[in-house]
Amino acid sequence: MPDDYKDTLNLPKTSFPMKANLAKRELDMLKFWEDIDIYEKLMEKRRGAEPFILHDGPPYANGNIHIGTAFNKILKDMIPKYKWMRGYFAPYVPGWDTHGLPIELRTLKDEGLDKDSLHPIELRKKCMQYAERYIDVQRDEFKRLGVIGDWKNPYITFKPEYEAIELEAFAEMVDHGYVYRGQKPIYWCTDCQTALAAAEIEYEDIYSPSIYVAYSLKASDFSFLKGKESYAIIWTTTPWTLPASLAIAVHPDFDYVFASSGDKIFLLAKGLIEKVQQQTGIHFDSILHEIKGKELEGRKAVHPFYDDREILFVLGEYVSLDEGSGCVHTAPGHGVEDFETGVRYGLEIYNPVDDRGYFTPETPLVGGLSLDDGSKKLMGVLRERGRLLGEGKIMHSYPHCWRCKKPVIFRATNQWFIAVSKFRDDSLKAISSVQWIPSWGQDRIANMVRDRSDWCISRQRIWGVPIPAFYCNDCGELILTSDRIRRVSEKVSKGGSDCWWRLEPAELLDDLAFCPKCKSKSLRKETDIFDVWFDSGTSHMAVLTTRPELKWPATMYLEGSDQHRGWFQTSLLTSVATRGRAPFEMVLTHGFIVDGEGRKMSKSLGNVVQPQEVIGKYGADILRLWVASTDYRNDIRISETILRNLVESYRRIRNTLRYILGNLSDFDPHKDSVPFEEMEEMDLWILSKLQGVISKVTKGFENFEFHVPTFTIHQLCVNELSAFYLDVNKDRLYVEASDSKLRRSCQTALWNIIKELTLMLSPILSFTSEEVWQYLRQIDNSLSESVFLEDWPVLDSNLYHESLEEKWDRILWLRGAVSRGLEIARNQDLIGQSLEACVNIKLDDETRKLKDLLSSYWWKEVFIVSDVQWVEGLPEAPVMHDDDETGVEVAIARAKGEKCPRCWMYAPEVSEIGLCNRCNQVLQRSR
RNA sequence: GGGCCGGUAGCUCAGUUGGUUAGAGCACACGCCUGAUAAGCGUGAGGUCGGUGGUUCGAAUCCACUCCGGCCCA
Repeated sequence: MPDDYKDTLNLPKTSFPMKANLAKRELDMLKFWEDIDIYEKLMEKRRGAEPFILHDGPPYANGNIHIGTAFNKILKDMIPKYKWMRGYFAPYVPGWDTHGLPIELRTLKDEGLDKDSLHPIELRKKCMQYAERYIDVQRDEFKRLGVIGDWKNPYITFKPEYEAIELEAFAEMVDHGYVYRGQKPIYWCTDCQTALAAAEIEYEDIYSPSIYVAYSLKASDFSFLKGKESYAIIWTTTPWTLPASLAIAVHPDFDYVFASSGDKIFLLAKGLIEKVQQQTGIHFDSILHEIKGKELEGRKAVHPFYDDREILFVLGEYVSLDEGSGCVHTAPGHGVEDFETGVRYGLEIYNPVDDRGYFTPETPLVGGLSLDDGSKKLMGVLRERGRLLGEGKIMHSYPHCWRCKKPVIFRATNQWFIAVSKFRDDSLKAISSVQWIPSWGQDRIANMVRDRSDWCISRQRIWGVPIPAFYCNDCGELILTSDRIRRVSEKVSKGGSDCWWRLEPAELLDDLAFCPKCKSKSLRKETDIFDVWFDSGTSHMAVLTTRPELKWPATMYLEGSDQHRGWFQTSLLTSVATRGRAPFEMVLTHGFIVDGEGRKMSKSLGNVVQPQEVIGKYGADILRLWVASTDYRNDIRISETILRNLVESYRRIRNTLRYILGNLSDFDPHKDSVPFEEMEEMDLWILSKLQGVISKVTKGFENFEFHVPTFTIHQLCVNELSAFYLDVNKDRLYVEASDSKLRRSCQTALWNIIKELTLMLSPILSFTSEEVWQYLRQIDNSLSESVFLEDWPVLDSNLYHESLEEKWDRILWLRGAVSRGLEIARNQDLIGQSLEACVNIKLDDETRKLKDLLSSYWWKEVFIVSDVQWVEGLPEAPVMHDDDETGVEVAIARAKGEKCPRCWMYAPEVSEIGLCNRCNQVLQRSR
């Protein structure tokens, strides 16, 4: 029975499973890392080494993690893992952002309460519990991704020590004179009754009224209008702002006309005559006078329903001819541009709207009414007075509250600000000294910082860090001094910021509890809290400067590109304001996760991919492979197709490793290794190839281009290993005597390959690498306990042979021609497996140079055939192949002789039991 | 509307200072093997490089415009 010889072969043997079953097996690996306390071991191993500090941007502790969070965390995780192995001290302290509106609102909703019916301390307690719950949820989810970090001791923004440093940072800004309280129109959500940051605004298309209103002109200002009814036409989509209307803005360079319509005269931009006629139905019969916008400056009109209010003509570059009449009604208390214009012309920053979205009682005509009811009423009045010239609806993009999704209003209120304008230049300078990856990040954030206004840091809520200011009850003085802030900070550092709500000013300030102006001891506390962006924006101080293992500034920040306006910027601003430089040396940004078609994920599109589902179905290593397979500078796509492709790539890598493991089952690297100088040339060739891979992969990691390592290793597995080296060497590995030098040479190469590939894969395929590593440790027990505790492979220049690679390139070039010939033979049913073939190669100019590159034994091995003949003229053979690609001519015939039942090669001579000479010898020796 | 970015085979990526018929791998098709077997090998088919117009002897690569998509802002 020929099958008997199977037992005499060295077939691969391993218990390493082909089927990954990652969803389950990964849990064992997690337990292993937990048991050996891998993070602590890494810290010990690299203590004192050069630090590489990746400072974690805190995710918001609300809800489960989504695919974007997972992507970000995995991307981050690959960096310290790589850096540890490279010999750096690379601690990773994860953090959470916990204060703020979303959690406060969610808590109130869950309790079915509103903020005024619950004691602040009670509400804050519930908010903290809520945040703690989600910190636990997210921590488990992050750990499940295979992320290694200080999970036992993360930083959390509600921790007393964090809040205290945040207040210290604030005190420093006060010392610099960067903090002020001012009136400013800000986004205001009447539903949530709070100021909103720009980051808390979402734009949505809605229908708004579109009305044209006539403001009567003062004839005294326009002599030629004497005795005629004359009006400026303004256009607005927010009728409720009319009670606060104080001015009309016109563009200085536009042409304006006084156009008559019957016995009335109207002022409007020349370029909008047609549009206004269409939309109001007014027909202008003639143009009486033309005037440049700038000539209107300083003239006056009269408010359409407050007859005693004069309306000033002002100039504004922002006036456009896209919509309306070219005359823009201006309410400085209700818009950014209006506000700026108002300040420039010394107008009152007038705001008659209260927190709830009602006109204040003293507002004439609409006092006490809601904005909606007020609008209706004043529209009625305008109509009665004949001042409503046109009325319609317009669909446009309008700001909405990110939380309650309702339209917001612009409203001037008292707020706290950081005067970014005072250190804008320093900030821009700081930006230019940071390395931005990709480099366009620098332009992006610089543009934003250049154009941004002062930072509104106050919020009218409960769940957050209090703004530690006081007011004097006697003289009304606003008290904000750094010594008092520091006094509060001390109290906060002990029991957290609850003390602000628990203690009286006298208890908070001790001997400083007096008004610096009038010495009164009757003070009251500010009720505003900090914007959450101020919390996270000071993390570089609260975390990097307080933890002994970390350092300030951070080596790197790594977040999505939206953080150019968010965390990157708030961190930069607080850092420049207090320390005059950026808190990071390097900033890496990635794009956003989109679906297979490049569209953003949304519930309504139904294209949301959940990381938990991917992990459950494929495993975290597949998710990690996804992260490492994309060029994250662009948008990152994910879809079922993409995941399935990744699973295939993963399988290929896993199987390659498994196969190598199987062939090392009898290999002891300490005893069986063949010295490099004695190794077979083919084995030196693959080791040379490996050096190239080490070089490329390392460069990829150095440049944070993680798709390079994945791609490079996959290519090696497929092209060099699976399709060639491993396939070709089956003969050597299986057939030769187990301790023969031919075989040991190959095993020596394989041992090096698998070790280094596993190491290089570990920052990416962490679970699988650790799994393989534990098998490698069974082969060599001197290896480190965990793959992450090993050093990164270094390129061995003694093993890199350019000339050898060039030589083998030529061998492989010829192999291609032979393969195509064999394929024809196969299709003609001449052969099945290639060992059934004898290959004749015609000697021509090219092939003549190749013939002596290898011995006839190695040519047979390389082609995996039983016979290779180099001939001047090709013999008649069943398959004559003139290869297009190479120009090489080959003839394929069936191999002569008998098939050796052991090695399956055809040999002209076989022993009496049918074995070829080689197998005969191998077997005899082993007896 | 403004700032920044991207668009190369079904998918993920390469394409050096513009220079021969635009490359890989995966997926796909066909075949082989059954001593990597829910594996492995071979061969093959797939792209007017988002579109249009320009600069140039020559453009995926440079310029302009345009379409689509993303982030941030209004």
